[in-house]
Amino acid sequence: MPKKDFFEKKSWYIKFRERGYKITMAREAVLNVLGKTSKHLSAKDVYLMISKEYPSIGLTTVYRTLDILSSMGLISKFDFGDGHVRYELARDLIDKGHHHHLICVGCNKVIDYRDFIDDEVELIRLTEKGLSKKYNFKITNHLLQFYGVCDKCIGK
Amino acid sequence: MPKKDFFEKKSWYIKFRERGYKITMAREAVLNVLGKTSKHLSAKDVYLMISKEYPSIGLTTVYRTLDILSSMGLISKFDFGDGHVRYELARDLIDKGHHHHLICVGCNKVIDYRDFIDDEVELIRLTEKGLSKKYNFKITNHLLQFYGVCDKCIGK
DNA sequence: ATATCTGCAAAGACTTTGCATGAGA
DNA sequence: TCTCATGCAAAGTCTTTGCAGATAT
Repeated sequence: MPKKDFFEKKSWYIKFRERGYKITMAREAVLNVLGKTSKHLSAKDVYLMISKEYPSIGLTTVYRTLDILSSMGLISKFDFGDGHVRYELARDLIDKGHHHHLICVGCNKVIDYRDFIDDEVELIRLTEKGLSKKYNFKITNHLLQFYGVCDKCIGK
Repeated sequence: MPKKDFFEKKSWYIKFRERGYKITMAREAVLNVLGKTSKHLSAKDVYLMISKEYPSIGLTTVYRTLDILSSMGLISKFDFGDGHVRYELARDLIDKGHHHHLICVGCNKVIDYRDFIDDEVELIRLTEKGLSKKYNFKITNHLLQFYGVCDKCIGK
């Protein structure tokens, strides 16, 4: 399902109701913020963005909402090891963003590389399919990271 | 360089001295602990294991030591998104453990899968080589994770 | 009506920092 | 000696929990 339709048809209303969750302004706001960007946002990022139009929201609610959305598979959870859990709207494989990073353990610099990923994408699609079947998972996203020391940090 | 030799020849003494770091009992203990296991250990894990033989060590020192070792590329840093940064002795690609996980965002269960990785290993080796050259990184490790919702969590 | 949701404050967990003492080179 | 390392305590972050009032259905 394309991302656009997801919001236009409010299909998440149904998924919420199926589970007995209520439709609230806070929850809609969190989904809207994540729907408007392609970046990986931390809970605080989301909170700050929502605060502009909805100043009364609490950080607690953002955390709780992200938790719910994540366990429903509507959003994906990432961790780059910088101490912030990050979130992103889940996408179907067809238009999914790929998360392929090169990370320096010296300075925590993250390079979001786009080279070499053509073969990776194909392989990941196959692996995803296999894992999904074997372990009975509904896979929503993936993350491939290489860790190392960058040129600036090699000379300490 | 095989893992065994790394310790037998104390080659890290040299690397430490090159950078002006001192050789201390705490640092040796951290490397020994990581060298004895193939698990991903958190700072606290390392601290507890060292405490048995060296009760006076402080958690602070463990954190600082892990930081140094990581920025030198002697150990690798991982994050599974459970709130603990984990560490492991860095290994050369040839005998390196692969870190391929399937993670449930509902209950944080981590499945360390071994299926499907033959092709992945080959591809990763190539990508690592390419990235290393293009971005001038000394790559020490990698992480491939699939995120989703497991069968138990799908029913909420 | 009533079960869920929210925001605040407080607690919890992991990690970092300041500083005086102690140890390696 | 003299610099770097250590341990303790305190502070800093991010995240979770308890609870009374507010909201959605």
